[in-house]
Amino acid sequence: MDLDAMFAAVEQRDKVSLRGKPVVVGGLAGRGVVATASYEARAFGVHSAMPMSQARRRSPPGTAYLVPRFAAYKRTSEVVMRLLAEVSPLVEQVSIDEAYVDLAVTGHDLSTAGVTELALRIKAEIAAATGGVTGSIGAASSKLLAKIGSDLHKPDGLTVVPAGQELAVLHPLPVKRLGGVGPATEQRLHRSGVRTVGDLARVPLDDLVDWFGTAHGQGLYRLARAQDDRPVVSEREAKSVSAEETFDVDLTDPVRLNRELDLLSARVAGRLRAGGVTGRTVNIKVRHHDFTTVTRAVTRDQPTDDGRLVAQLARRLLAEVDTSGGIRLLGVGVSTLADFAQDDLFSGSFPEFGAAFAGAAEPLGEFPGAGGGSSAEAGFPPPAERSDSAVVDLLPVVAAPESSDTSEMPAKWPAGAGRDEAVVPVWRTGQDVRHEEFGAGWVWGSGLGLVTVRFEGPLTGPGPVRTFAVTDPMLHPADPPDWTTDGAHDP
DNA sequence: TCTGGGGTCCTAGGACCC
DNA sequence: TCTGGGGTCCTAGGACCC
Repeated sequence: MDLDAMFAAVEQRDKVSLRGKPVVVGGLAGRGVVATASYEARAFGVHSAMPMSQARRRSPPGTAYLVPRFAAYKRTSEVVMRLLAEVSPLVEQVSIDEAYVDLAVTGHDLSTAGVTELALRIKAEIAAATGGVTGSIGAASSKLLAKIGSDLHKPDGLTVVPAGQELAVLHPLPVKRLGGVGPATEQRLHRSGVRTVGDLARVPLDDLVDWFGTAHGQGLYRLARAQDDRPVVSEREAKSVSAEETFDVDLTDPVRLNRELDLLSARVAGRLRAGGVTGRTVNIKVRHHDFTTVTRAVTRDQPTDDGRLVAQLARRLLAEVDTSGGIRLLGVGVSTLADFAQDDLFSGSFPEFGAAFAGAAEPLGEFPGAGGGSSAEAGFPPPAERSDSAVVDLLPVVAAPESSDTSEMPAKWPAGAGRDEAVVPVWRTGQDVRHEEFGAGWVWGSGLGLVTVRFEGPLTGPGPVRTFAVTDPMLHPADPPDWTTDGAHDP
């Protein structure tokens, strides 16, 4: 089941004056693209993924250009998915507007006539329940044919492929109707004179594997023969979480880029926590002015959902990329997800730190702007009076208090005198640190475990760390430093 | 002002391990 | 012509989907 031009259909449902008119939903800013065009707009050649500027040139006067209202689409989607769930316990939602329904696990009459009757009933129920948003249905013996069937008579279509008729339906179609055949595959096939699925079915397996590699080659070989036993799977766990943004104008200012990274990191971390997952790999994506795109990744030993740590790693990754020519898109992602939210492993006894982190390794990287911190106050300045822009830069958004990061940063004390940084163990993330000898400092790494602290003044040399007070002024703005930890730590 | 945003899967090469 | 054969993990890039 696939809802027809869903975003546009919901808009037309909700606003009577849009009915019968071309409606284009998508990004309206300079670099926006079309998400969905109503069928009236499609008549003018407007389609999904087209640059909005081009859509505007093609569309007639009176066309409505709308920004997506995802909440409304989600509500409509939920109504439809609930209907489908009544048809079968096995429903695979592919996207907000599309789902596979496994009828084989139900008691429904699976004859062609029975399935046709059922599908017509479902279509009527969808239209009634959504206030006129229609869905197209394909019914067949496999996902491949069901999907193709749902496309065949859009909009408001129904295609039932009787058992045994699969190849008859499939072979006349152009190859790009097969799922997994995009522009690149289509071009390569055309180069060898393969235009229809029937043509494809005559290509030897060896050739397909040569052209497309093992997985894709074998996949095409099977699909061309309607061999598809992919099961309908109801719940799939996410493998990654990411956020990205295309800027209206290319960005070059490193401070601005870092700030965007922080915001994206916070967004991703928030969604990790909302989903109850943590991840070990932080990815960034950088699209240059010329649309070339690079990615960089680091994988840590311990998973995190702490936006500040994600941001810190993302900043380090970005520092490896030449951004001087202008950046049009920045993205941050977290992958290698662990489905358990790892909690405060270190809330036990402090001396464990000594054993766990005794070995020295690489220090934390620099980040631009960290050197600017200066507060002449000797005491522990109330957060409201703090004006350390470097810290604000790094931590623009407060990560959730239930941070579950257990960063395994190396314990490292500066070897020589005169440095103002130390990597120290703390129990809880926080932004302010006070050392009884060295005075106030700032945590500018983040995460539980070991963080980097930049002190107001130079440290006098290696020595035992005895007392740290760590507080999080963003969480408890009015509180004084509220807890202390004692422990010998002498890396 | 040509090319969004959120994902999945695959490949290839290198490091590393036994 | 000194240097095998598995396997896993990681990174980077690309194709594809909605």
